[in-house]
Amino acid sequence: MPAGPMPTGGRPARIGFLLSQLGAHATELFADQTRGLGITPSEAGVVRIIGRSPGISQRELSDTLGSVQSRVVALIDRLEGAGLVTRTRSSADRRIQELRLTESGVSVLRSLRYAAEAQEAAIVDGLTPEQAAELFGLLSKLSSLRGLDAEVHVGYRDASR
Amino acid sequence: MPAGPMPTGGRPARIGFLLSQLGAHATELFADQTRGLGITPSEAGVVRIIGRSPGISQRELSDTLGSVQSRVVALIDRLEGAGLVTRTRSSADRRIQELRLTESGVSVLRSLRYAAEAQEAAIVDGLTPEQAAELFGLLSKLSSLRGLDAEVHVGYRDASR
DNA sequence: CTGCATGATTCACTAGGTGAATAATTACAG
DNA sequence: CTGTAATTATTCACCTAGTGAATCATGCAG
Repeated sequence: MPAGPMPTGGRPARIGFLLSQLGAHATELFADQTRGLGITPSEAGVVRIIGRSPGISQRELSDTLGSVQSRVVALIDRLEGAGLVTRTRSSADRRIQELRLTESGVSVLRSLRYAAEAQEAAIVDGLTPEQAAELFGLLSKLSSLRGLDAEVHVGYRDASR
Repeated sequence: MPAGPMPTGGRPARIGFLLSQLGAHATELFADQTRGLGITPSEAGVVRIIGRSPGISQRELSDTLGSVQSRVVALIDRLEGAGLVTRTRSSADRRIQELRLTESGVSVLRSLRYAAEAQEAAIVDGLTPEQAAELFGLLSKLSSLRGLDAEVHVGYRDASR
């Protein structure tokens, strides 16, 4: 790992800068989409996870999100109140709340796919298909290099302690 | 602007996803760097702006940041308390507080350049110089397409209302 | 001088998130 | 079987960052 005073080969140090800016922009675009569905991006992530793993416990969900259990309680309180998610005590282990999407939840999940496509279209608008493919390849490589292949769309976890 | 059910040419809709993730990652890396200097990324942005425009007023700063004046008061309170910034009433217009970096502030600003380079090195680590240059070109293009060429490193503004 | 505009500040409030303590339940050693 | 430890969900106090309204001092046009 290079560590000298100019490790970026003479190029100004701006990829990180651009990634921060464009990442925030992409997050905002996605938030615009989810706002129309009455949920936040974090809640959208929760809906997707529950849709993929019906019956998941809050504990498992907090692990998947990289969040803490108390945060999950608040998220599920909100989604349950909005009628998108149900809590059911597991009959096998009564400590566990099994999480499932309601019919409305499934409907929102479907809408989220269109939201993601609208976001994608807005983001690559102005790039040629070849440029978009090239960008996708480079970002994928960076993502796998950093071990960020997770499914979660929420903020990058930990690191602030 | 395409709006059909599959506007991304058969590629899964993930550039937005990757940008969000990698952007959050880049932001965290930069936060790691500034944390060592005892400031937040927002405060680092303020230090850079004041360093570039000594004597700037809080009002001008809030415009540059895209923030509100009351937020700037809190930021400057913090930086003044940390001994990095001074407030001086303008003799020409006594409503105005002229902001300047102290000696420590200048020193922190210098350190921020190294922090940005360390962040950059960490981010492109694993890419060839050619790949990094290609990525830089594509991100720059996206950034200019979206009109994001601003100097500010803080979060993408507005859009949440 | 009067009245309005502007810069800074304070204040109450919100959103999102963290960590400790607690209650209910289950697992398990002896 | 019994008591002790671990696990799940929940509540609570707290924190940080940020917003918008109200206030105060100052400048400026007429």
